[in-house]
Order: sequence, then structure tokens, then C-alpha cells
Amino acid sequence: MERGQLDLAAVAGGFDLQSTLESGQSYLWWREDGADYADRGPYGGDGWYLTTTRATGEPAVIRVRQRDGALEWESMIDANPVLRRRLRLDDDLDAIRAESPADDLVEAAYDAYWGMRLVCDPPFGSLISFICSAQMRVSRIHAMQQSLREAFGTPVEFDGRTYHAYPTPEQLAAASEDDLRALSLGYRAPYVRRTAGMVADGTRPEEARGKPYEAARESLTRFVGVGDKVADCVLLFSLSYLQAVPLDTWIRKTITEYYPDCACDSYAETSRAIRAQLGDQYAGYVQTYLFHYLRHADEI
DNA sequence: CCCCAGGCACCTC
DNA sequence: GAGGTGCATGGG
Repeated sequence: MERGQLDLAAVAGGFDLQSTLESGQSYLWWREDGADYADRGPYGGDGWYLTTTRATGEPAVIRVRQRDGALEWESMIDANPVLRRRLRLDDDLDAIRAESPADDLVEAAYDAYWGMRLVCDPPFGSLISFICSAQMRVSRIHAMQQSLREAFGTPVEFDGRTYHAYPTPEQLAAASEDDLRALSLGYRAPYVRRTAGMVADGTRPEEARGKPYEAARESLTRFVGVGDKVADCVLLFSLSYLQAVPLDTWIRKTITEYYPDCACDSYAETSRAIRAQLGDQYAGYVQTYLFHYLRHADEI
């Protein structure tokens, strides 16, 4: 087993692991302390876990915790580059904030969760997670991905225990609709199965990369169960389109209340207006702070 | 019993 | 393109 750490003093704007992982961006990490994912309790266990794919194609487990100004990890691989990429540690938060509007709401959200970063999840896991997210609460989306891993993912031994990698497109495409419904996916079961089949057959979400933002969003809606909102989530949380603003029920309510001039009829028009309002380059970063802040407004 | 959750597919017009 | 409807499941 390898061990290592990343010095967070060298990370521009700082870092907050818990806010980053519990803000509804990624459903591909888990913690082993038995705490409910959504309860935002303190770390009771030995940290957060994720899996990644090695050069050999085999999965590897990484365990991470934030302590004393560093990210400490254990793994069977060198986890530094993986963590740096997936937690976007090279983003300069100070520079991003400087490009954001300085209204009271945005300032309060930044102050409340300063150090929270966007994630950069693997495209397939991000795509399936957000297909599952339709009309579903954050804690249950996470539970669904946990179920998918344990039911269909490749087992991998780490530190004396067996974990499961997130399923590959082939593994999920081979599941029956009834298998998926048995995991409480509900009407999302056929969406997940059909989209996994499309990816296994060679239609990849990564093909959106390099396209202009709106064309990239359009290209992701080819997948079954993916509309504008889910497409925006994948662009923002996996494909590094930091201007993408997923228009979910929370953000729509926020727009009506705080930015009423941005409330248009169509998704596309509202999207353009709110991106202009929040800053064309990093609107998605601002949106993620607002989403997390307003969802926990009663705790501040 | 109700309403709601990080919506979407499918059907009309 | 805009406007309805049905859809699974669990929590408050």
C-alpha cells in the first residue's frame, strides 16, 4: 500500500473536501463511517473513498482525508495526479471569485463554503449519476450509485476489504431493466440501461469535448434520459465547461427570487441570461456555491 | 392523504 | 418550438 499527501498550502484559494464532496456534484465517492451521506456530520471514519482505473484497466481504490493542511491518502497507486485532477486543485479560486458578481447572495455563498471546488468526474459515471438524479433527492442519488457499484462493479481488494469499482458501460448494459428496477431506480431504469448500451456501442459522452458550449449540451441530449439540465450537469461536473449552469428546481427558484430579469420562458434563454448574470466564464462555479448554500440555508 | 425531489420521454398542436 | 401528462420511489 502506498501513502502520500498533497500540501494544500500550495493550492490557490484553499480547499474544503467535505463541501466539495457533499454539495451534490459527485455521487461517485463514499465514506465508510456509516454516516448518512446527506447529514453533513463530521468524519467519523477513516475518510472518503473513490475508485479509479489503472493503466492496466484494473480498478484501484483511493482513500482520502483532509487533515492539518494536507490531503492524506492511501492507495495501491500514486494518487496525487488523480486527486489533483478530480478535485480540480489547479483551479485558482481567488481568480474565479474575482470574475464573479459581488452581490450579497454570491458573497455570502462564497464566504460560507470557501474552499469548495468543482469536481471532475469520469464522464460515464457522471452521465449515469445525473440520469438517476431526475426528480430525486441528493441522498438517494448517492444511494443508487452505491447500489449500482455493489451490484455490477468489478470487485477490488484494498486494505483487507472488498470494494467495487463503478460499473463499466458494458457491465451496466448487460443488466436487465428488472435488475435495475430492483435497485429502486424506478422509471430511470430503462434510461440507464439504454444509455449504457449506447456508450458500450461507441457513442461516448466525451465527444462533446471541444464543441462550443451550447453544441456540447445539445450533443449530450442524444443519450436517453438526458435533457438540457442533466447535460449541463455532465458538462460542468465532468467535462470542464465551467460556464454551464444546470437549471434545476433550486436554481430556478433562486432566479425567480434574486435574479427575476433572468427568468425567461425557454431553458436556452434562461441559461444565457443567468450565465451573463453570474459571469460568462465561471457561471457554473458560482451556481454550485449558490446551490449548496441555499440548500443548507437553515444551517447557516 | 398531500407535496416534493439537482426532469425527461412522449404526445399533441 | 411550446404546452400538457405519465412516470417510481421514499421522506416530510
